Amino acid sequence: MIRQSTEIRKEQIKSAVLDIIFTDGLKNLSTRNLAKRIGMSEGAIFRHFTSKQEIILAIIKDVKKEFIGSLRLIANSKDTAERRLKSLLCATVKYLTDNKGITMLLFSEATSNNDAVLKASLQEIFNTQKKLVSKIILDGIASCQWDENIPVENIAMLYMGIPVSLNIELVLSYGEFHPDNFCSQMMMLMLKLLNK
Amino acid sequence: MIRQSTEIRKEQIKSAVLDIIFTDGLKNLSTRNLAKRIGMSEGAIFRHFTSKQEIILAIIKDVKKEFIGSLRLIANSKDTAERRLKSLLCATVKYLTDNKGITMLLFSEATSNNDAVLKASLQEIFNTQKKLVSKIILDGIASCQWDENIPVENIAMLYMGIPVSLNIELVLSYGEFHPDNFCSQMMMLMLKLLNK
DNA sequence: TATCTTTGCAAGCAAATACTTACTTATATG
DNA sequence: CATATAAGTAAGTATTTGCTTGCAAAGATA
Repeated sequence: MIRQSTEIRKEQIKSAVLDIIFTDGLKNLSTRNLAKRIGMSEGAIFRHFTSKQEIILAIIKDVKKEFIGSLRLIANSKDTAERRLKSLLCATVKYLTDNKGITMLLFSEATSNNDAVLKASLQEIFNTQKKLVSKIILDGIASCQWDENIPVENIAMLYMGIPVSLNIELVLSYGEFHPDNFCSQMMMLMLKLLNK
Repeated sequence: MIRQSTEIRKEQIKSAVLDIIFTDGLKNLSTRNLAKRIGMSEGAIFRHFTSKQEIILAIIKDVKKEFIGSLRLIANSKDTAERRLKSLLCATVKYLTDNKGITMLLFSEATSNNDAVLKASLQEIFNTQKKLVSKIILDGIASCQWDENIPVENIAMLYMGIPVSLNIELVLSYGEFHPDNFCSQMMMLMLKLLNK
């Protein structure tokens, strides 16, 4: 195989990991299989990552930076609470459908391994989303748009169920599920909960 | 080890599987580990189940019979729609918190393996719940208690997010999360969505 | 009691796993 | 050009995996 820089190879390896997880499941994610999919030798993988676990952690780091980072921008923007909440929801739905392998990796890894570092990372990803939603809801209440008596924490938790159950649907239905205006429809439900 | 009937041993084996998954994660669920936890030889396991996969499938069959069966009873009872929905929700929450290993098994197995039989089983468990919820909502609309314009399918999907995100919370928080009146609180949100 | 089925075990099997080693070759830099 | 470094490979390593084998003995049935 032709020579490439570590940067390029690292991206290729991470991308192949997600591809394998989505098409063949986590059980088939062996370093041998991974090498085969990229078209390189198994040993070459270990030139760029010291262990298989390190690849997984690198992917989770990416998720934190790209996905959670973009959600944070949306939540902290100057827009109205309603528009921010819809942006947040739609961005999440889009990310999950575009990167199906990632959420499968996150959930599987959380339960299959019992690694503390990994679990802490996942908890951070989960909790940050919940906090951003809570913040937007509180903003909406403060600007007198939404009902001040609503249980913010509970709605944030219910909100978290949206991306999660969407993902299960995606995993189980082999891509037959097409969430076209899924985001808008869920947003309507959220508004019914939030409005006075 | 003392001799026992297959019936008893089968139950012991299934129970040990769930125990290992919850305490050590799916990755440590090897037949060797399983035998050690029960205190029997590895070979003895294969007297009662022909393969490791068969054990998993037996557990899923139990879930279908016990859990889904009880939900079906609730959904089809003579009670009001509101009371049935609350019973359904609370029964689900209770089952998930009482049998933490089971849901971890279901999610992990759905994503780690790519077995068609398994996925079909999981899809059935997921879809049956959704259908029961839809049925109750339609009953509530028919008896003029709930808004006839609500999108039933979407609410059923949002409902499904409740047990799922509860479970993630349970997995990630090492049992620190205590869903005391979680069921009642979520039910209040559902009612706000359903009422006129 | 005699026999047959069922349940148990220790040892061993081939295959797969994550990772290493010893060595080659491409590329950048003095 | 010479040389150091980085990226590649084939062929190993030890360990773990799911499962089998050959044989012993407990329990049921005659």
